[in-house]
Amino acid sequence: MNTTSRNTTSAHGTRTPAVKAAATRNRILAAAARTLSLKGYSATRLSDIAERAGVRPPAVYYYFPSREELIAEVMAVGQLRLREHVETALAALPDDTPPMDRICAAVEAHLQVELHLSDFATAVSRNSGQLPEDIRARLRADSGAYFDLWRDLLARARAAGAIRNDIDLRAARMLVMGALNWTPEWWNPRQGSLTGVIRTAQSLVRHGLGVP
Amino acid sequence: MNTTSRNTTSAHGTRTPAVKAAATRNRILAAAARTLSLKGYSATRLSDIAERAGVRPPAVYYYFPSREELIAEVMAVGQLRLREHVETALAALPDDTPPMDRICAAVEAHLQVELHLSDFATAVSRNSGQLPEDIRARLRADSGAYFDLWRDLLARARAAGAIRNDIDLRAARMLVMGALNWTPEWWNPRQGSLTGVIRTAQSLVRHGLGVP
DNA sequence: TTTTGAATCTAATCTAGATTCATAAATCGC
DNA sequence: GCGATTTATGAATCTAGATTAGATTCAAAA
Repeated sequence: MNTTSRNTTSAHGTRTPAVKAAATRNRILAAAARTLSLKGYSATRLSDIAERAGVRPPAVYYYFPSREELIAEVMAVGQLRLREHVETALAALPDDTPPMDRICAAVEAHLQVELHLSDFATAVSRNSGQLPEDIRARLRADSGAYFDLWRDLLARARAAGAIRNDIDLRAARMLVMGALNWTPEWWNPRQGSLTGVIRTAQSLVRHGLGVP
Repeated sequence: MNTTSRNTTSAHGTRTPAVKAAATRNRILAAAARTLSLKGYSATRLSDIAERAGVRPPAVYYYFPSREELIAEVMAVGQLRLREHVETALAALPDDTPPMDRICAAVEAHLQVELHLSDFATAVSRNSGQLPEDIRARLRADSGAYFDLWRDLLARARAAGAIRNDIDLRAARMLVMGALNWTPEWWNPRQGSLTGVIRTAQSLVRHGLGVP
């Protein structure tokens, strides 16, 4: 359940260094995120995760009830981070920002988390289609919220007359998210800068959806 | 190796109906393609495939040396069909078709195979990122050819001045292919027609890349 | 010092699936 | 119809990996 609560304080309220020890849990979680983002769900062994975290496989069970649970948590964190990062970026914009600019800001934020900031987010977009129904169901609420965010972004733009009429909003939204979600499959910092990709993506979306 | 060659001819060159029997092989292959396209690599059990093909798991081994080999063949077929379908569509266009129209034709053809015509193609785009390095290596030649096709399409359009200068060709190509490849994750015949998706995708690409 | 509980390990267990194999059923050439 | 060959099966076997059990380390508290 709660991410960081073992006995953080003794009976008298003095701090117990057990706080520090729980860093291991985070190492394991991060190792899982990275492994998932690199190898994908099917190829991710518990032993790979353990090794990357510098620990033996059974130690994982001290912190997580099962491999499945661990992976589910990675996904939940990733989905949340992605949404929060994009929401934060949008919230930082002036109130009178034109709707199409807001969309472009979301494109940028999405690509930044995905490609640069968070293995968790990458793990989500690379694996969400491969997860057992079980885990997928638990993600549904969170991923739904993210979809809603984009739906809203497009709906406002359309309402403001900033999106052409030949564009079907649902299809457009999914096509754009597809383009973004696919990036981890091909993008590599060594060939082409992140900002280059972001610029092209923004231009593609702006002109692809917008009125001439 | 060769897809359909058991004893198709007897010693004297007379046709042996064993040809017909090898339909089982195709059923198994098709069952594998469909299962892969629906459940993804990690969740695809040999027993699922066998069941869908109406056969017991060991029977698969009569036609394929291993599960891995079977899956590799599905992928190879899928990659090939995808490319051939798109190539055929392009070849059918008049020689003087403007480059951007050619790109739109490719978009349409790609989506048609992917979403409507072939489980094999769907299997490829849904799973290519999850495959063991082993199989992936064998696909490389074929998928490379498909990428080349698109690279060429975009290069010609740029040469003809039909693509804006702020567009990075490699990034654009991958973003577009991402949008297309992601469609099997969300598209469903029951919500929205295929032609609707195709139209939106074409418009997105045409205006997204093209000069105003 | 002794005690305790958290954190981790090694070694063993358990299980889902893939694969093998010896044989049954179907089919074929005659 | 009848052996030979092709096709498919049920009943093992084998193995990778997840999971459990129990022992061990170690830091801090008593």
